[in-house]
Amino acid sequence: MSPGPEHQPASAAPAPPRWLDAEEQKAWRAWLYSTTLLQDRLERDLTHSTGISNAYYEILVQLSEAPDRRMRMSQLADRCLASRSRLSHAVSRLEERGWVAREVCVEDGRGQLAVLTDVGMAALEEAAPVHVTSVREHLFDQLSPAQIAAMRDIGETLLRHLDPR
Amino acid sequence: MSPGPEHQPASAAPAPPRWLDAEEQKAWRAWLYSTTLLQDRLERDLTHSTGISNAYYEILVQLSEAPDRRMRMSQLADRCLASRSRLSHAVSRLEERGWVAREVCVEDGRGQLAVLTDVGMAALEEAAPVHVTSVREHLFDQLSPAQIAAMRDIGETLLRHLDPR
DNA sequence: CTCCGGTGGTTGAGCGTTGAACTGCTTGCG
DNA sequence: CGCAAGCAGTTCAACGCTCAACCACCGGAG
Repeated sequence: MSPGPEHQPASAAPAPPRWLDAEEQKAWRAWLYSTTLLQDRLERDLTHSTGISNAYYEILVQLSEAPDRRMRMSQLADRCLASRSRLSHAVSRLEERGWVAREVCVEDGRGQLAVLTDVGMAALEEAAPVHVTSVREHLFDQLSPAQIAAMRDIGETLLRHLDPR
Repeated sequence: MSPGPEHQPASAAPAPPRWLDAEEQKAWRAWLYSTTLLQDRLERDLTHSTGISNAYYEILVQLSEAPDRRMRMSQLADRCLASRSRLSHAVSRLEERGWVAREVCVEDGRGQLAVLTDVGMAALEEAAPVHVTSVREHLFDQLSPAQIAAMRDIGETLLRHLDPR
């Protein structure tokens, strides 16, 4: 919150924000609408043809890539960009489906491990082609190689700010 | 989410999808994580300091820009990228806060108009600086002019595919 | 005028998320 | 050893979203 080079009136009213100009508005709207519509579309495609939401899918993917197909709850939450509460609920529901199981953690009595079951792995393998097809159709197939490179660059730039690991 | 090569099912399925290669995976992850984190961050910033979610904010903005501060429910839903059901629920809640009112539509007895009240307008005016500051800080201030232009270009390209008006 | 398919909008149930409170375990410090 | 502080994870209540009925009204065909 250090003051900028220009002197602002150090007065009662807070400094007026820098509003978006017309060009910035258009960029902002394009980003907002396109990301929202794309997320919605991917979610719909996957859920309607497999019954697996993107949130569940992400959990299954992370577990499938983990050693022994198991991971600590909080690490799993971090990788899925989910809160602990949210992950705990989601794992409970996946447990009811028989796709994930819980194990107590040996090194730390407080910890729990989420384990991907064989049934869960099978469900993931059924969903994966649907997911990748959808991502290709609605994202990669729409963009030129230069646009894809720019998308990655922008994403990584924003990540350095939002998630400085 | 990231269907890695390790998930390829052994050729039993009809048409094997074109899996993402390593570069595409990175672009995909960067896009997915950055959009998710940015949306979360903007939502948090706005909700925590004003008590208005992005969904509500969007409704208020659209109404404030409409002639006479009123709009048909379905048009409002379209502009907010919301389902009719979702918008109906949201307007009900905004009505309880006294920020929006419903009016019957004269030209079409089936229709309803959502109207932004003075109290709602005041709430919007209080929230707007918070919102724009957050968007600047986490998006525009992080990107170069070239990146902003690319972001807009990508967004508009995707929109032509996802929402061919 | 009446019927009828289509449209605008609402409602209710079920599911998922959020944030805060809570339990149990571990770690460090005297 | 004993205790406080803090971490891992769960639970609860409130809220929001989705999907599928559902009601009311419009507009055209006979």
